[in-house]
Amino acid sequence: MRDDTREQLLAAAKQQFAEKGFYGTSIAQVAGELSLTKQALLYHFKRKEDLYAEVLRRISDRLLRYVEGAEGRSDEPAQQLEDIFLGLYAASRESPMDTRLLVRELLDNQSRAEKARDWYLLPFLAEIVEVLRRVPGFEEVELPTAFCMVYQLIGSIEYFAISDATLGKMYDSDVYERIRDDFPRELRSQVRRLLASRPPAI
Amino acid sequence: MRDDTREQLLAAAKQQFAEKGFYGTSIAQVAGELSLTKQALLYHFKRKEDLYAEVLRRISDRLLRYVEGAEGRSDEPAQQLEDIFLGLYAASRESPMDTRLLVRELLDNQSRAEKARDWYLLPFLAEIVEVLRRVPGFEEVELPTAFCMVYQLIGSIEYFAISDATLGKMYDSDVYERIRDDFPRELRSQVRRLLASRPPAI
DNA sequence: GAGTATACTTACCGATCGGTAAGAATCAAT
DNA sequence: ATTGATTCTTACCGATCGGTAAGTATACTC
Repeated sequence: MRDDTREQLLAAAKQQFAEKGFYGTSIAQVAGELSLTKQALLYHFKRKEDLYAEVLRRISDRLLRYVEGAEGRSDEPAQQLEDIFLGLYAASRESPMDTRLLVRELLDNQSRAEKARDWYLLPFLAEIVEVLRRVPGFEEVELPTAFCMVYQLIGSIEYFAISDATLGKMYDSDVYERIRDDFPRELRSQVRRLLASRPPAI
Repeated sequence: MRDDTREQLLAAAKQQFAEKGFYGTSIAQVAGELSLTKQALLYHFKRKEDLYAEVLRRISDRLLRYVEGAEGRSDEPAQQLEDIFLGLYAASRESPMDTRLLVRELLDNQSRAEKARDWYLLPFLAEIVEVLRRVPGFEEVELPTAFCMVYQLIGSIEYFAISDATLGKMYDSDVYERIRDDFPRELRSQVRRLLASRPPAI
């Protein structure tokens, strides 16, 4: 059962890292979740950093594969974009811990290590920007501008995702349910307004 | 010079909390920045939590005062909204540490303390939502929907703000400068597209 | 059935954490 | 000159941190 324990450790670590961050997470606690000692964990992952890196790598892999999959679902770049963003929202709701972790990494990576790890979202982002620039009317949009358009949408999604718990506590549950229902609809509107802002020259 | 040391401690603490989070920050290190021992810090702030709370309180105060100020600069709600969001972006560029800290709090507050502190952004958010609902054509928009509209814009701004350091490392400085220049322009476009989506019934 | 990885455990390390207690330096008011 | 805050210091506490070293139980191989 070599991989079994490893997988469980990774799952527990993801939860902890997402909830309390790299510094706030102790490997002893992670191992404790499986009723193991921290040395058992250190057997599978030599250092805390290694564990963290592996957790992160898996998430970013999954994200990239996801976007590539969304691209295949339609031929129209405009439709692809809508799929990507809506799907991204769905994914963030499905596994909110992933989003929390990625945002934490965005905040931490500069201070925790100077090793300037290549950023998990870079290929992911570049891919989406390219899709946008295939939309009729957007072919000539310059790269920094296209980047901003995409990044604003990503920001909307990720920020809402990490706000979930807090918003849930702040508003009555019925109000918050309405908010959660409205969000994807408003997100779709935002995407469509953007795409409609440059009418394709036919 | 009672307040002097206190202020300096708060400034140093803000920096550290923003960079490394609550857990990653040690009070000894904060005090060390002023060449003091941690007990000097503990004299001014009985507990680490108190220091953190005070830092947070000041930032959220400043934010709320800022929005109220932006409202006064115009009579047109549509113009007020644009001022608020563009100003929010400017503020996040001016003191990026504040934004980082607030996002960290968004991620941490549920796990670090169950005491469900009243959320710093709530009055701030409510204020902006009300401004939106004063815009001609938006008076009848239901609250959850208006909330989503506002929150998407806030998310765009804050997420970009915390990405600053990472993006700066990922892209060549000239590319990134163009991105930074384009962002507020695209942000304004986003606001205007939103406001134009419900033409006022005249 | 002896040898050998595998997957753990106990024992221990130095460093650092937040926090308490008690004392010392500074300064103002009496 | 004495008292009494104010503002720090040194000394110390128990707990926990990530990590090393060495031993052990299990299970598979030859």
